[in-house]
Amino acid sequence: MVGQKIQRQTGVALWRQIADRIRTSISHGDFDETGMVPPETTLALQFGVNRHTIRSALGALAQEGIVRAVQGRGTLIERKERLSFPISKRTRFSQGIGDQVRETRSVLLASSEEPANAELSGQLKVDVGTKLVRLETLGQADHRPVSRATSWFPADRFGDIAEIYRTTGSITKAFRELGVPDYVRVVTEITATHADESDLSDLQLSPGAIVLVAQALNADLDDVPVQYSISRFAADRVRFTVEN
Amino acid sequence: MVGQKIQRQTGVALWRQIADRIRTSISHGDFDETGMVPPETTLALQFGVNRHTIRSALGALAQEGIVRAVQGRGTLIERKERLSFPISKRTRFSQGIGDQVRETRSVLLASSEEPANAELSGQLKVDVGTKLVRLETLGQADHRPVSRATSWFPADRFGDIAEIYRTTGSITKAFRELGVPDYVRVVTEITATHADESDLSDLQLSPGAIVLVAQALNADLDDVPVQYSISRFAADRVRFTVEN
DNA sequence: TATGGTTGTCTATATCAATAGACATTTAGA
DNA sequence: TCTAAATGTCTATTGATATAGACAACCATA
Repeated sequence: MVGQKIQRQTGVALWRQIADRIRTSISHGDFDETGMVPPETTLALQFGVNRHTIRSALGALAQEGIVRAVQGRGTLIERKERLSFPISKRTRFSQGIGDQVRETRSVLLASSEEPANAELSGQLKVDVGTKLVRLETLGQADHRPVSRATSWFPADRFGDIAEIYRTTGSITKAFRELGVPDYVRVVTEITATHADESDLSDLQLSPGAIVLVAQALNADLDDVPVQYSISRFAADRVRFTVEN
Repeated sequence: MVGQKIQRQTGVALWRQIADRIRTSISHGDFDETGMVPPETTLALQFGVNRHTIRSALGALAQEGIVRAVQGRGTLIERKERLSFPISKRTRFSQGIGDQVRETRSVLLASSEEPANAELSGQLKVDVGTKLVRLETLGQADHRPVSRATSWFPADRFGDIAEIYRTTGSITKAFRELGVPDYVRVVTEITATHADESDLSDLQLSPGAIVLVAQALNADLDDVPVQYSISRFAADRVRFTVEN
């Protein structure tokens, strides 16, 4: 936490920069010994800002449920979480983080049919206009939203995937029922951007937050593409891990 | 670009959010037909803000050299770039993006010796206090900074790596001279955060920008760790690609 | 129970961010 | 050469951001 100064006149308010930094420190375990954030006056000195600015930052973190201020005692850390999300040939949502949380869940938000546009046809190796099934899903870990994904599947093979997914909550199981016993991750593209409006509501993020965006292509064991998906993760809740 | 609304009272100024969005649209090729950004009045209408706010956003992008406003004509797009950065067993800076740009270069910013702390000793599998060489490097593509990395190497094997790297500009060549003919990427951890002060200067970023952070461990062919590094990439200039 | 350390609240002031409107300047094209 | 469309510049006003200082309320503990 020490060493990095904060930026003024950047379009990003000081209290937000400081809130982000403290959140990172918490998830990094910097305050584990005491279980609480340093006093406001100390933080104000460290960051070189007024105590009121620190209070704005801590207020935002309290709003997120990460800290809780107790008058006379200090500001207690309520929650610190950053899930490690492995990316490999066998990347699946639940398996990867299963040992890090008590319960993982996947929820179907919406589904529809639509024709493949240029990008989707290129990814899934189908003709432009081919019917695709689109699923909007939400990944949860211990009842907290972690990822929000849009997936496309060729409709000829997976026309019923929405219904099966709705009942099982698992892409893997849905694939199995539809004649795909196993599948592998072909490629994952990772970028980062600021959270948009739907990120804020779906992932319960605070405005200005960062999302990691993963575009992934899955194929069956014959190397035929079966799923193309764009997933958005709360950057302060997950880290991607690539093992070779 | 359509559809996503911007957020008010978030600690992130509207002009900055809009600048980020326009930058993304540009790198996505949304305005390739005209080669210029839509008129300020149009953008103001689309984003639902005052024209002056749009001007602040475009001013920031002009400062970055991404657009150039010409009175009477419009705002021209000067530059759009987003490199694809593959992550695999054989991840190297220059090879991966070599076919996307004319010239890649790696520059040594600083080097020092320091003892291993708890984290470094765990990663490199050496005792706490073991002497390490630390390199601060800057990766460039076509003379534009792309990544900024801090790397640690065990000093007993790689005590002279700074000098060799300074002359060759290549970690791979430095390893080879020091008796490591080949090395592989063991694991990469990817997170995202806001740019800090040194990111701004080293990567020539505008304040509030997002950086992708990759923590990587390389090992020699005997699986002995040889390099641990933390690299920071301008999120709007690169995307990571994981191929399985 | 007295004290030091902590969070909570209040007032005041200066600067940044955003809106609103008007008008000048430049360019391209009819 | 006139006109429409675009950027450039200016003034004025409002709300958010940040600083400064003072004091109240609360907690743990000596």
